[in-house]
Amino acid sequence: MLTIDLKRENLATVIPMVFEQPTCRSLFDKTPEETFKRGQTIFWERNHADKYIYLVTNGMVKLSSSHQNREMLEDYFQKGELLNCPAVLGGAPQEMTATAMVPQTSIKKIPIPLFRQALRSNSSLYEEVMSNLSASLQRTQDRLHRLTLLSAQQRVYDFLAKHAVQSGRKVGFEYVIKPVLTHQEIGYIAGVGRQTVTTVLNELRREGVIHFTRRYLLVRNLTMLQDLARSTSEARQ
DNA sequence: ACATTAACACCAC
DNA sequence: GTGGTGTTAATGT
Repeated sequence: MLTIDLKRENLATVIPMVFEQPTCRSLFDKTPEETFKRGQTIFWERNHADKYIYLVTNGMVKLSSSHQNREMLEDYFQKGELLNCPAVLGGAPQEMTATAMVPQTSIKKIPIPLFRQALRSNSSLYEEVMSNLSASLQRTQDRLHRLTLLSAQQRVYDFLAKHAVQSGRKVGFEYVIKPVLTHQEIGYIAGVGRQTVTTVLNELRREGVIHFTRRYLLVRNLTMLQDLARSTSEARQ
């Protein structure tokens, strides 16, 4: 058993096992899991955003800010991702609300000081934080790219394509996206209206590029989706 | 032209 | 019944 592990793992991952260094998972293992319904508020900034770091253990969470009664989605997090990483590094907190985007969304939280302490003696945890921050930056850059260069329809195509590759389960040549977001949430992410998302999605379904129900979304033809996101509007009849 | 908002019917959980 | 979806008309840029 051990010999198999040694073959598969490189030295850097074996050594921490020997010294029983806590992984990110085990750090959260002892803390209770909290579950939320879609739309439920997980926290708002003035409460405990500056006190805890969160691990998304199921579903999806969005971070949003409010401006003149308008909601702006700042970022979103999926299962396995760390939320509130900037707070660990001492970044100035913003006025934001965390909300469950899909049913059965659950999180675990641990106090920031405790997390900082663990961070000091655990380099793999540090890498975990870095990769989460990097992923967050990538999502934001993708959104900026869409808003700057793409039409409303293309923004939906582009988000779907990137989301399928990033978060979908590949089955043959197709990608299963689960859990499924509401059209409203896709609209917030892609920067388009709710009705636009509905019509674009239905158009794609009619053309057989995707298929979806309220439970899952299937990308049947990723390359077509990527092409649509690139081509200037009229590549179809 | 293109896109969002409003309005309303319909459908699923 | 509520929240989400599908469709069309009005409105804005």
